Amino acid sequence: MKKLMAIDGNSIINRAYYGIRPLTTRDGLYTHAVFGFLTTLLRLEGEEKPDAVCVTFDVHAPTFRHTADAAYKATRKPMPEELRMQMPVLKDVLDALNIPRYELEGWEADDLLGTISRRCEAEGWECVVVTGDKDSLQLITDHTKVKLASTRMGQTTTRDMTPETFREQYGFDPIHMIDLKALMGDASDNIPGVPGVGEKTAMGLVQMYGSIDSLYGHMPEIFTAPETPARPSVVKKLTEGEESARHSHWLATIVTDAPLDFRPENNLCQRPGAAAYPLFLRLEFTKLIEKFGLTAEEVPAAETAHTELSVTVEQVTEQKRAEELLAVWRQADHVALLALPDLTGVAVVCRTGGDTAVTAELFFEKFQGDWNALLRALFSEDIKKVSHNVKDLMRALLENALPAEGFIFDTALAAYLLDATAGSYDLGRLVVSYYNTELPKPLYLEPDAFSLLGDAGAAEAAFGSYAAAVDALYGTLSEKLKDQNMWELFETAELPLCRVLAEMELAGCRVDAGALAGFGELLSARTAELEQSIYDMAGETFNINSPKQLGEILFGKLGLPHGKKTKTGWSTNADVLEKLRYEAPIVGAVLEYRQYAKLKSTYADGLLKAIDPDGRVRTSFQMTVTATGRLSSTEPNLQNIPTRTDLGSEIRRMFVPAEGCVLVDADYSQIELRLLAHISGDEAMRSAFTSGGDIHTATAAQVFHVAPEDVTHEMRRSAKAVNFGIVYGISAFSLSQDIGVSVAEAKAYMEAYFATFPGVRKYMDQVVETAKEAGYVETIFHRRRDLPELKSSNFNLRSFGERVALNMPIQGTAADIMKLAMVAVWKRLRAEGLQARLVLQVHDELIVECPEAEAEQAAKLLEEEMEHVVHLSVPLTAEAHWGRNWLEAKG
DNA sequence: GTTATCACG
DNA sequence: ACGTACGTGATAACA
Repeated sequence: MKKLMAIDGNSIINRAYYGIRPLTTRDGLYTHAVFGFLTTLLRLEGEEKPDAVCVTFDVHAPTFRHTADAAYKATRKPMPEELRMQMPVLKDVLDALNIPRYELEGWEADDLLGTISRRCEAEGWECVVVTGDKDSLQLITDHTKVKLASTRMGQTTTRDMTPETFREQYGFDPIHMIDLKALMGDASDNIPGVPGVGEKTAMGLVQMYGSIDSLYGHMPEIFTAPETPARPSVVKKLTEGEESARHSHWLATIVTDAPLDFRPENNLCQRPGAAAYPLFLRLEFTKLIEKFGLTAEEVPAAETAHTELSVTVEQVTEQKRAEELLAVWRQADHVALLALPDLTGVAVVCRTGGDTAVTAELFFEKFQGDWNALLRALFSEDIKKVSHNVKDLMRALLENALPAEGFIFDTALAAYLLDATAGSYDLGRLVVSYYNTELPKPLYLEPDAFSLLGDAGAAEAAFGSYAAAVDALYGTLSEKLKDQNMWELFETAELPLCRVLAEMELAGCRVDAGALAGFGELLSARTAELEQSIYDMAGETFNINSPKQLGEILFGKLGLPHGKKTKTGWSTNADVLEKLRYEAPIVGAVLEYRQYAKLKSTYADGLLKAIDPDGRVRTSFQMTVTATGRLSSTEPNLQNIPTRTDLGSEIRRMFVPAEGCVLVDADYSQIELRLLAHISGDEAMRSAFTSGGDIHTATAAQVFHVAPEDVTHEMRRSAKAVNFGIVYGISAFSLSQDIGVSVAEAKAYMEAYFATFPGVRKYMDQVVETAKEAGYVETIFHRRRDLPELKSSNFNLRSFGERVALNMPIQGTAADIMKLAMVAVWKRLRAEGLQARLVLQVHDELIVECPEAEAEQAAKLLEEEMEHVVHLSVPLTAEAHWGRNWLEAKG
């Protein structure tokens, strides 16, 4: 039996719209609803494997089927603008994919689906109706099933409703959905039902009598039926409401014979049309291109090439020719360059007047000359180079004792500044999103070969084209950076930071492997003991690391009160367990076990695995990851080494300097709060900083109207929590959770806070308002974060956008300042001829390794540069200490 | 590959 | 009435 899948277009795109966070293309077209629809479509096709697919749409016209009800559907909210603009896009996409769509003026999607399903049945087809609308359940028959979509946690899931599953859930046949609605009514569809009869009563009646015909036929017996849901009052309502019930029945019945030109065999699945590929490119649905099996061959050439990215490639093998080229490159304004990660190949594009680009490819294996000398010349100051992921290239160069000078642009960094939330900046993606075209597909795949391109699967054949793309992007992106006021940030912070970070990564940080291994042993011994005692208390063995199994033991077997939360079960996180600590001794043991297990697996074992043969650990600092402008650290992450507990801090004792050296650690004091004071301009908060002293105590004194010396621990703790909360975009609920008071009390704290610092509240209101107008927020150095969420009609998403709007300028400005400080420190360490070198950055903290004799000078230098890199209306303070390990150096 | 948890600022 | 703080990355379990 052949199968047709009919999708309720309006219903499914609606779910996609509300379920997915907003996405726009580079030119500002919202696309997330269409994207979500297509993802769902793919999944459904995979599940059902239908022979034919079609989609229906509502067309709301002035005249409706139910003209008698003037207000029909009037209660429904209008479609949000960001969704409305996606409807024509979806229709274009469906047309391009050769998926038929049906709409008929004045007919609801339900009616079309009803008509389609009955036609299918009439022609011996099976039909699958996909919708989120429960009304359609009345269509279920032996040959028609409904896949009912629901959105949970941002995921659209569907449940198959067949006659059997329906009966199981409702206790009557699908067709009686109509009768149910006839009795209970439906406000959103303006179906009156029987006044006074609600869901409960209606369900009972339908389960007992089926249709309303049968119900009214049995009216006399209703009093006497033993288990009747009809109390006397209900019988009265039913009698009086009979006319309304019959009218409602008519209203609730989905039409199955709409005048629709439809035959199932006209909807057979077909290959996507030629228009699909360019359309998907324009919508930036790169991932979906593959999943829908679209290929470039289907694109008429004229539609893609907006920018000439094809180049003439010259393979350079002779020393003499290389020298000629080097001379040309020195004269050029700039060259665009890519290098293989191991520096055994480079591609260099140079435009010498006009549009003619000459791309040279040079490979170590084929080069008849001094390869090292070539690289030294190429990477010296006098050839101005544009590349992609400059920091990684610099690290490779420095590793090989080569120069790493003359870099004037980084296309990855620029693309990141222009859209910090894009997620990925590999060249292929940038070319798609900026030029609506694709780079040549690699001819063979070699893992890691092109990691410098941010794209693991590229190939020699594509090398030249990738370099040409870098050249083209340089023009496009540098213009945009200037337009958006970010050129200075790029030139003074991001680009010079590449060199600083490359050196830091290369330097790494010495770790005492012996001591770390010893600490690991201690941790294993302790976890083993705890494991045994947990098994004893549980009365069985299980995997303590499995939240699922742990939950079963604690909340199932031992019957502890399950706190709350979850997605897949009961939460067993530290917050929940902490509250249960005194309910059963096993809880404390589990908490302790977790602490040890974490230290062991992530830090002791994890760090040991990452130690290089020379005893040092080398992280990678990521410059294009965070939405706020911070760095991140990976493999290993050295920005989350424990510090909050005594036991965890022990890990820091294992970070040690080279022989004869010390570690100097300098951190900004309260940089984010100082920035809040500066940015908001709140006088009271500014004076709290200018007068010195502890800021949380000062805040508490002001908020609670007491002298600073009368501030209690409790008052300071609350003030601190509010201070932090403000920076994150607080709510009274979360604050109450955090400091363990009632929501009302938390609210009172916040009110007192805002009364004390009226400028802060003003800032909070104003930044959100400005962001809504502009569609983005920015730091004082103009680093930008786009915020499409602010325009969302989804409450949660919009609220999230508002919190981000509050937080990003503060966190982001702190990040900008630290980046500028790092560049300044690096320059001054060089200028003063010190051996001291930067080794780590942890957001508001810098760590330098230097000979003991330089410690004092380095500490002073760090403090000075960090404090004076920028001048604000509040002082910035940094404090440096040094010691024989990281823990000691924290001071 | 996703989820839960927990480490950091 | 909503659901509940911003920004990260690593690990182990489980599908």
